[in-house]
Amino acid sequence: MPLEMTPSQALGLWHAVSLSQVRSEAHDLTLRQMAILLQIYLVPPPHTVRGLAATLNVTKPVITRALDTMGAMGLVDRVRDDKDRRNVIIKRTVAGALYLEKLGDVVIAEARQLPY
Amino acid sequence: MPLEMTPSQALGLWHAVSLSQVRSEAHDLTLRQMAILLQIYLVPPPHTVRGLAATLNVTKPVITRALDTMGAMGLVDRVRDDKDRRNVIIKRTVAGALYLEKLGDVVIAEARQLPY
DNA sequence: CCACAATGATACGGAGCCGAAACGTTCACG
DNA sequence: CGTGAACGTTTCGGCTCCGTATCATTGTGG
Repeated sequence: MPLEMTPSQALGLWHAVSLSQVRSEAHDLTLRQMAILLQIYLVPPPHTVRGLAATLNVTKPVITRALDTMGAMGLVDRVRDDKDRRNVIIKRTVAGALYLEKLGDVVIAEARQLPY
Repeated sequence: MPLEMTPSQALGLWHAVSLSQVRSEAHDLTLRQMAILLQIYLVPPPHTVRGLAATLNVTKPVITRALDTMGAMGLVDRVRDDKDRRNVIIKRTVAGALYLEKLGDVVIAEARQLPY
């Protein structure tokens, strides 16, 4: 069965999680970076710069730069495609999976504490 | 009864909403700005710069600048407190309420479309 | 072969946000 | 009064991100 929420619950959840992120995180990701990261980890591979740019409706440099930043954080990895060496395949990392796992935990915890 | 979610649902929801925000919104708010806006609209007034800074665990200039930006968008308003003219009371606006109402709709819609 | 398309990365100027520090105004109180 | 504290704002230099345009590399088709 689908997940049903009231408007109060929806905004309350967004509020609680955003607040938690702002309070705790020193280096928080941009909304775009977060969307890219979630896309990489929740949608079946392969992921390419071009594909992500099309999916998110942004330009390619946005993806390249986001991958630079998140790559430096160890959240994602890049590998050249040997079948077509123009492509770059974006790979998941343990650190990235752990990062999103923690995010999921926060969402679940805040949802549970929501007033009815 | 509290809102119960699986890890897959939690991340899937965050993914869907983030994606929706990135795709649609030309001028998207920072995570901090979003947290401030939600705090203003979901927590009973009055709201002050100092109070918001303490709640979000950020410095005062962060709040001032966020209010500048969101004020220019019409999402919030500022009024001097006549009881203590050092204070600035942050006021809600119709545009701000509408903005968050739409956000809530997106969250609810995406939650309903989530795979089980 | 060779011109052309496709892919991702880079250069560049511009804009926004950041933290730390200093500032102007307003209040409290001796 | 007048000294100091409280509050919000502004200033400053620095960093990151942005969009456009351009680039190097690699594949494709005549």
